[in-house]
Amino acid sequence: MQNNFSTLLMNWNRTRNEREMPWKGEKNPYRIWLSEVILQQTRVEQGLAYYHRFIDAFPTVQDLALAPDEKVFKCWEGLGYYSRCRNLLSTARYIAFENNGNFPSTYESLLKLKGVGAYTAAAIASFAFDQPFAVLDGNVFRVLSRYFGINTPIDSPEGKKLFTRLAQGLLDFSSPGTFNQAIMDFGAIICKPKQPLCSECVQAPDCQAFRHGFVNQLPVKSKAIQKKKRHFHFFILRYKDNYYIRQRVNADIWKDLHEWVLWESESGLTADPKKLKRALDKLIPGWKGNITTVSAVHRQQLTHQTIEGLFTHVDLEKPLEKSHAYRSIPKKALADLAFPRFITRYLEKHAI
DNA sequence: AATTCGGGGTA
DNA sequence: TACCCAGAATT
Repeated sequence: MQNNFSTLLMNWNRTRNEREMPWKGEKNPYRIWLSEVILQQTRVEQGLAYYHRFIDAFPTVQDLALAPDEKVFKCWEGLGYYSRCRNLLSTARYIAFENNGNFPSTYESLLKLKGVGAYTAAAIASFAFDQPFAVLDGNVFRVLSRYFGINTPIDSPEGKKLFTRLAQGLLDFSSPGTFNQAIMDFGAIICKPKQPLCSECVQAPDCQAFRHGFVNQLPVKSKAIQKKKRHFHFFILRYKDNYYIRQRVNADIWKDLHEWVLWESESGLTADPKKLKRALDKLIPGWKGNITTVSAVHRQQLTHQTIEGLFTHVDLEKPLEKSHAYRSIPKKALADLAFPRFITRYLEKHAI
């Protein structure tokens, strides 16, 4: 640690960093892994409740490995990026049943785990096992791009290599875990994306972006995200106290979660009962019943998609015949299944 | 190398 | 709205 940046960073961390989180200082690799997966692309405040929920329900990796899929997905419900949950389960079972319950303890072996990439492997390796691997997350990209005045796009392979090398070069090898924690805290508290606290920043004198007045132009991203609009018509089919649902299985949003009978239209939304009936005829030939309610239009803004949808309530006169993907389940069993936020938000405010 | 995977907070 | 968040996997 013969460089000025790291010396100042570690000193700032020791004297001025009061950020506290339940996994800070944690040495149990299972807990660290769990927290890191939950926090992938997720703000600390958002992930916090989920972390406690998981630790409560699954205190050890064995508990998680033995849990039924649905119970784990229910725990993850609402957090987003559901492949993380699938990979979490897969990795827990690998560790418990195929690796004698031993958590992998080297960067290389951690990197092989499903759902563990360069960031998470470095985080676990440094926090749990004191190994010298620098983390590279959104905070680190931002701090280093500003400090060194680098405009290489961070969402390019070149940028990733460059910043990985930089971070690794700055790492305090005598306490890599503390250094990694410190640089992320520093990015979250001081070197924020918007309105960074440059006036109280200990790195400001040597920060290229601050000295030359382009803090707000960094870091650079090359790709602009583009959003597509989707139109979902959900049919809430009820027969007595039973509802028809299915699990989403395609490579698409909300994979592994459940949903009502869905008609996705290319053209837009319609609340016209005749059109809704015709659409339902195509999805579920032979259904007999009545539309009782058509909801208002609901919207959800995702990173890459804008979802618009409405909910059509249908009372069936008889159970559906087989030959479709949906299954019938009692109302009270719905509570144990994981649904997308788009649906749970509707259920919170509307009786079915 | 480019896309896609959620959901929510913030300016 | 647009951007961002303790990224990773797939195409």
